[in-house]
Amino acid sequence: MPRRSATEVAGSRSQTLAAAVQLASVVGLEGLTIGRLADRLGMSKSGLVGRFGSKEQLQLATLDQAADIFRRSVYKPASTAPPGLARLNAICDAWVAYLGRPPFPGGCFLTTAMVEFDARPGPVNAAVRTVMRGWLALLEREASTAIESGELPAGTDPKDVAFTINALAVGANCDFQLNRNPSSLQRARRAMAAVLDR
Amino acid sequence: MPRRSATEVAGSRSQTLAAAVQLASVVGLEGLTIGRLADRLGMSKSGLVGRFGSKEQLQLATLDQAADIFRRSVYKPASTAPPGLARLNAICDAWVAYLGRPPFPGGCFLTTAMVEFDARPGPVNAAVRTVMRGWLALLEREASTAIESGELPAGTDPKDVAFTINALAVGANCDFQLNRNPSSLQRARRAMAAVLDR
DNA sequence: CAGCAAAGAGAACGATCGTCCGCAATATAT
DNA sequence: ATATATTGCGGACGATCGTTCTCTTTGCTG
Repeated sequence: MPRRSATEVAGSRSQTLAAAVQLASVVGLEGLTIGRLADRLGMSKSGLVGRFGSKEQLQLATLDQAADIFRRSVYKPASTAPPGLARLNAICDAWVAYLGRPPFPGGCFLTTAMVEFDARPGPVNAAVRTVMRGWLALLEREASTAIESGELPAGTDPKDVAFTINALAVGANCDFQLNRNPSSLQRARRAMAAVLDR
Repeated sequence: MPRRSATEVAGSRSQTLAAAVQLASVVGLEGLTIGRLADRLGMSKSGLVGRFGSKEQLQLATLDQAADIFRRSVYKPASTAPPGLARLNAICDAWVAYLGRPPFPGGCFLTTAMVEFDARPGPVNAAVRTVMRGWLALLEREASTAIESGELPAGTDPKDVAFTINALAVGANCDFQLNRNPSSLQRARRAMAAVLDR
């Protein structure tokens, strides 16, 4: 069998995770099966499991990869905007755009993973919680900046802002995935604007 | 003809579905397995599948049962309030209470099923869509009533109201299931109130 | 009372699950 | 150049998946 160079090996692992994210966004992290993923990659089950050790570690690596893609898609394009309200608005723009043209066929991966594992204790649950906590904390920090600078009214709870914007995004993802109607995204963006335009 | 009396048969089937809903709320409709459910009920796999015909029909029956429970928990206690804003507020109250003390261990079943099947075409997807469409239409109708009677400002889009309230509930369910922190519910209720107090 | 319809148990099926072992081939290090 | 470590394949394992078959039990019906 042809052996591959080091860069190709690295690329191979990244290709593996890319396929894993695609698959899991549709069938869930539990439906992400060693056999199915191996088939899709044209490799053997044992070769695939050798890369990650176990299904659970494959799930964790896939979740990490999806979280990276999410941050790249939603936070990175907004990070050039000045902190506070402008950046929050840029995040909302990028977020809604991401929901409308998701990098994965099954919609927002984090939403799927969060709902799938929110009631099942274990390492995957802990990882999902960490990712979500970090993202909400980021939103909360931007909201705090906006409040301190007077862009949002004093007395506003930054946690409320983070929670509401996140809920609107999750709801928009569900609605859009279910009905494929872009109006869900517009509604979400409008509701986000209402939260930020006080 | 039924082996047992009519009420006992109904009770047995209802007990089966009750266990199915409990189980599926945690592990999902796909994780709802014939073998696991049969074990939990102390009966054989063949006996269980004989009641429904196939796993898919078991999933559909379970979804229907969960939708009934949801309507009983959220809409029924609010249905005595006068139509319009008062009823919308009563629905929000009951909804948040339902999320905080869900009849199933895994949180809102409909949210789980919706996210699980939103990207997988098939009868279950269609059933989930029907349930959600009906529920959103109900919310929308109440919002329309509130607008017509002047309880909500003219020009308000009733679909926006329905979407936003639903998104807040879905977001609250995720957040609460993930962190078991009741503040998520209070935030959701406050954000709902903000939508309804314009 | 005799006969029938239905329910459920038990067992088996092919398929797939996650995991592990042994072996061959390759890359790296000495 | 030789030794070592890593990679991946083929194959097998026990378990469980959904489904289907036969057979027994049991209540209803005529």
